Amino acid sequence: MKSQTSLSDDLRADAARNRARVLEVARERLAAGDAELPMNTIARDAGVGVGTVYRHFPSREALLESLAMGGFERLVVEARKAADDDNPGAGLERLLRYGVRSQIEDVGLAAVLRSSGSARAETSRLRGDLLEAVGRLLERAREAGAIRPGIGADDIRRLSCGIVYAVRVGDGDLDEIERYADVLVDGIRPRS
Amino acid sequence: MKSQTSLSDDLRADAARNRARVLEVARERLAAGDAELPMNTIARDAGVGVGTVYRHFPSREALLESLAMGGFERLVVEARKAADDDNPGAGLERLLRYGVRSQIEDVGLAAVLRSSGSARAETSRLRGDLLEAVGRLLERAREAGAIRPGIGADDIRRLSCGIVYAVRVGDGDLDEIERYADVLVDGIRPRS
Amino acid sequence: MKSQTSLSDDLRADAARNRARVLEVARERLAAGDAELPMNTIARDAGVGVGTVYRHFPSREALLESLAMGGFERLVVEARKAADDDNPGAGLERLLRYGVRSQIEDVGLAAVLRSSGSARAETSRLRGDLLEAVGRLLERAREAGAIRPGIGADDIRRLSCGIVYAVRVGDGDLDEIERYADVLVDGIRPRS
Amino acid sequence: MKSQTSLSDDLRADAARNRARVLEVARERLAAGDAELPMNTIARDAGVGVGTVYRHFPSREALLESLAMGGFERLVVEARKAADDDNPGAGLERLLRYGVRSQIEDVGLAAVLRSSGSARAETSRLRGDLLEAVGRLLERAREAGAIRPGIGADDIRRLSCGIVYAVRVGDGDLDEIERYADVLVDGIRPRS
DNA sequence: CATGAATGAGTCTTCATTCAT
DNA sequence: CATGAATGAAGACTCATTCAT
Repeated sequence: MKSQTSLSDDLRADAARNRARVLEVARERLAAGDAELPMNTIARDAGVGVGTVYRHFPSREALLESLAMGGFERLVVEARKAADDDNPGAGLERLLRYGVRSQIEDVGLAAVLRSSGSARAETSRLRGDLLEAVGRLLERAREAGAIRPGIGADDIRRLSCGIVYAVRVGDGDLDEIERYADVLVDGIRPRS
Repeated sequence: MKSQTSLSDDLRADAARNRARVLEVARERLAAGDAELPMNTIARDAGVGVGTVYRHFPSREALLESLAMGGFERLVVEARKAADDDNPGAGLERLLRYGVRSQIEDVGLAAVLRSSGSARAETSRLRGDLLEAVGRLLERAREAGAIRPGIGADDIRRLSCGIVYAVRVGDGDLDEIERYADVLVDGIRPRS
Repeated sequence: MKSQTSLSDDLRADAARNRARVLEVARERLAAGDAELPMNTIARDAGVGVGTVYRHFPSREALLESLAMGGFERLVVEARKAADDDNPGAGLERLLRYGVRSQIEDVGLAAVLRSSGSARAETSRLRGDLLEAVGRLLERAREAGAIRPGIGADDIRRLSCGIVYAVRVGDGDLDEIERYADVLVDGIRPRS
Repeated sequence: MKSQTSLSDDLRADAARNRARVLEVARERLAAGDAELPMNTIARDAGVGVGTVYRHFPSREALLESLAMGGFERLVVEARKAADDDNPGAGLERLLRYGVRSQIEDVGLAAVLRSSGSARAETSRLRGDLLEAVGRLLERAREAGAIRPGIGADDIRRLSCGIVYAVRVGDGDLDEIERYADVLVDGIRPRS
C-alpha cells in the first residue's frame, strides 16, 4: 500500500504532471487577481484538454479547494500550535493575524474559508480539524480571560473573513492588513 | 418646473410606474439572494421591455445605486446626527450599529457602500457627504478619546462592510449582527 | 400662394427651426464620418423628440436625401452647364471631376447618388433632371468624338460612384481624388 | 503530423464537416446578397451551435476571410503569372479583368480586398503576396510604356474595387463588367 | 485516460419604430 | 404638432459541461 499524503500520488506520471500544470496555471490566474477561473481557459493555458481538467477537478469549487489545500493545512497547523500555546491569548492573536495575512496572500484559501460547503472530502476534514483546534484554543482563552464569552470557533472564522474583506474592499489599500487585524484582535477581548 | 427631489419626479405617470416596477422587481431578486440582476430577466419580471429598463437605468450599477438611494440618504442623515451628537463616542457607536444593520437589511446599499465608483452623480455626492460627516464625527471622537488615532472615515466604511460580510458569510446566522457589531465597536476603541 | 422652393417653407416657425436643427445635426454626424445616423441620437442631439424627426423625415433615406438636396441641385446645375458648353468634351471632363469631388466632400450626396430608389419625390425629379442633362451632354460628346460609343448617362453615374469608392476604400488617402478622376476621364475616351 | 495546407486539414472528421457547413451557409447568404453574416443565424442555418461557429471563426471578419481564401489564392496566382508574362501590358490587362470578374462572382473576396486589415495571418500574407506581384508587374509595365507613371500596386487594388463597385451599384446590370473593366484598362494607360 | 469539438442557455446591448400623452 | 417612453426583435459573445473520438 502506498502512503496516502494530502496530495494525490498513485497517479500515472503524465496524469500527475497534468494535474500539477492545471493547479499551477490556476494559481497564477488567482494571483493575478482573476478570480473567475474559466475552465476552458485554464485548460488551454495548461496545455491540456478541458476534459482533463474536469477529470481531476469535477467542479470549479473542487479546483479552488485543491488550490487552497496547502494553505489550509498550514493554517490548521498554526491553529493547533496556538491551541497548545502556554499563553492562549497570545496564541489567539497570533492565529488571527496569521489567518488574515494568509487569506490576503492566497485568494483561494479565502474563498474556501468563507464558504460552508466542501466539494472535496479533504476540505471537509480540514474544516473540522480547524474548528476543533480553534474551539480548544477559545476554551483556554476564555478561561484565561483573554476573550469575551459567547464567541465560538465559527465566529472566529466569519470575523476573520470579514476583516479580510475589509482589507480588499473598494480600491482599498492592502497595507491596512495589520491595522484592521488590530481591530479584530482588540474587538474580541472581554469588554472592560 | 416641478421640484427636483432625489427620487424621480417629473416623469410621465406610466413611466414612473414602470420605473417603480423595475425597482421593485430588482429589490425582490436582491432580497431573495440573487445578486446578479440580469437586465433581461428584470425586464420580463417587471413586465416591460428591456429597452425600458435601460432607459431608466443605463447599467446594472445605476440600477443598484438607484435601489440604494433611499437607504443611503438615511445613512447620511444618521451620520450627520452622530457628528452633531454631544457625545461623539455614543454617536459613533450608534452610527456603526445603524450602518451594519441597514446593510444587512438592504443588500443594494451594502453593494453600493462597498464599491468605490459611482454610476450616478447622486451616489457620488452621497458618498462625499457620508465621508465628510463621518470625518467630522471621527475628529470629535478622537478628541474625546473615544477612538484610537489613525482610523479615518474610509476605514470606518471598509470595516463596516467587513462586519456585514462576516454576518453574511457561509450559511451564517443573521442573528449575529449585534454581536459582530460589538467587535467593531470595541475594536476601534483606543488600546488600553 | 407662397413660392415653392426646394426647401419647405409654409411651416410654422418652430417646426421649421426643428427641421433645420435636425438637418444640421445630421450633417455634422455625416461630416464626422459617422454614416449611421441613428434617429434617436440625432433627435437627442438636435434637442427634439424622435417623433419630430420622423414627422419631418419618414425614414433615414428621406433624411439623407434632404441632406443631399443642395449638393444634388448644384450637381444638376453643373450638368446643365456642361451640356450647354461649346466644347462638350471639356464640359464632360469638368462635370466628372466636379461629381467626384462633391461626393467626396458630401457623404450624403454620395449615398443618394449610388442608390437607385428615392424616398422623396424631389429626389426622384432631380435624378431625372440629372440623367436628362448628362444624356444630352453625352450625345454631343459622342458627336464630337470625345467619348467612346455605348456609354450612357447611368454608366457615368455608376462609374463616378465607383471612382469615389476607390478614393475612400481601405485606409486610402483622400488625396488621390484627382489621380483617380484622371483614370475615369481617360478611361471613357474613344479607344485609339 | 499531417501536411498543413491553406485549408483546414488535421481536423476531426465531424469538426471539418461542421466547418464546411458553416462556410457553405455563409457563402450562400453572401451570394444571396446578404452581406451581414449574423453569427447566430449562420449557426442555426448550418445546424450547429453558435459556439461552434465562434470556435472555427473568431469573428465575422475571420469568417469572411476564410470564405475568400480560395479566390484570393487564385488571384495571387494570376498576379504572378501576369508579372512573369512576356508582355507586361497584356498581363496587366488580363489581371485587371480577372480581378474584377472574380470579385463580382465572389462577394467575400470583394469584401476582403477592399478592407485593409486582416483577421487571419493567412490573409495578411496573401495581401502582401498580391501587392508584391502587382508591384513587380507594374514596374515592368511602366518600362514597357504600358501604364502611366505614378500608379502603384495599391492604386490598382483600390481602382479595381471601385470598378467592381460601379458594376454593383444601384440596381445596376452585372453585364457591364467587361465594359467597365475597359474603362479601367484604358484609364491607366499613359496619357497621349 | 486525454482530448477538444460541440452545445446552447444566458447576458448584454442597440435601435427603428410606434403611440399615448 | 411635439414629445419621448416603450417596445422587442436582433445580434454579439461567453462559458460550463458533455461526450464522441
